[in-house]
Amino acid sequence: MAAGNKARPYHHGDLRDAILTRAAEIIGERGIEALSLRAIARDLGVSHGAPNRHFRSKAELLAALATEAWQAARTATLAAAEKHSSENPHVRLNALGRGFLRWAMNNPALFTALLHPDVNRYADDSLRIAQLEFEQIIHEVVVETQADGRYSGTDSNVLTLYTNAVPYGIAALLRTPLALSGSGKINQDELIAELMELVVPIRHPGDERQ
Amino acid sequence: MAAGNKARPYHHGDLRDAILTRAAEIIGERGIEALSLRAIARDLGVSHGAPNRHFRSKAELLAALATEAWQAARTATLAAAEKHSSENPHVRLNALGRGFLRWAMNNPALFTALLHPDVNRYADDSLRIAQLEFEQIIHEVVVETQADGRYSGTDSNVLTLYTNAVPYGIAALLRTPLALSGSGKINQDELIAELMELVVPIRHPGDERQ
DNA sequence: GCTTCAATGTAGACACCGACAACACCCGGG
DNA sequence: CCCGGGTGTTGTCGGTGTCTACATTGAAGC
Repeated sequence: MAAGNKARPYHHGDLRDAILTRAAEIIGERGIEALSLRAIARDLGVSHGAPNRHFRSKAELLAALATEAWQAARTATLAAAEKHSSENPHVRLNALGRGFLRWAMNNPALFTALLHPDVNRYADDSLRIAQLEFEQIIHEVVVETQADGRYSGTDSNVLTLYTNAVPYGIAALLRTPLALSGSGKINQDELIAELMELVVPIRHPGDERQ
Repeated sequence: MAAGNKARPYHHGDLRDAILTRAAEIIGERGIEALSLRAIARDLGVSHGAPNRHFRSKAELLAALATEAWQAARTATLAAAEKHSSENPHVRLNALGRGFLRWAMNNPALFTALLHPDVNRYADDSLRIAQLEFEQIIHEVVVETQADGRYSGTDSNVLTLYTNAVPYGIAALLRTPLALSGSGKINQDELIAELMELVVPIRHPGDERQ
């Protein structure tokens, strides 16, 4: 190829990341079923075989995407609780939940990857680690909350599962067009706050359950 | 074809249902990505074009499967609350949640169809109706619970979303191998009961939140 | 009972896809 | 300098979804 042609250098330079990014875009635009390695390669201006150098199979791409999603979710969730780092564990637990839910609603494509029913079939070590690391940040604060006197009668693992399940389930349910059809006008942040208030009440401390 | 040969009559007789059944089996065995109309046709001993008479596209098959899943979930959930029909709405709401969660855990293939991230993209009227009818049974009991004095400060739609999200999210999370790794030994029914106790407490009425 | 017709199943074709193998290019460590 | 491994390309294979034209059937209406 002529030396001066910068249009398509032989090596892309950052193909793996570009594939992941484009994959997320396609999922957001046309759904996970519309995802195809060949279409991604076309969109990126590389040959149809190029993605195989970075992902041995489509399943591996989905797993990598889910890994990235869990990591992004963890970062966003942690960041949301940061500004409450000096407050009660309840407040922090509540903030974690709101942070995750906000992330899931604002990043539907990555959340989709996370939700894919087959993703656990394909799971490799890095995905499992990413999932585990996410669970851990919730679990830690749950334990602190219990040490502070709340929910003392419940197994901390059960409580972690519950605390995780609420934002996760809500974000998944909100993908259906008719969920919450009656209150569609509520502001997103307010809705999230109301929901998390049901899980970890912080507005009216007198309502706490022991 | 010879008159006595019952092996393969020209008309299957119940192909639509057979396809749905086989599809659910394949999802359970090898995942939703492994689902293919042609493979189903092969398994059922019909030609590769036969399924097109009943489902215009693969998406339509997935939507039909999800519709069936929501209907089955609704039936199972209602049945679980039936034996408490004369008790407090709290008790019934709790039973509904436990019923759904038990169904989801015992019918992973159908629950997978329900969870598929693209299913809402393909949704037709019957799917939307099935979803709506499911939501309604929860919403009704939520309203009764509020009339009984609990959660009176929260919008009933928000509360319905929350009540739905917990079993839904838990069932989805439990698909990952490591969720709740610490308490794997707990009996399934007891785990379900503990979790729903966190959502709608019925064991220790004194703990109720107002 | 015969005809006719819509529903259902079949067979072939086409474009697309995932995966693999053989080859081409390029950069950096020796 | 060179050369080896990483990256991208091209060609190929079987499998898949969907469309179309054709075959078979059962049943409704005369």
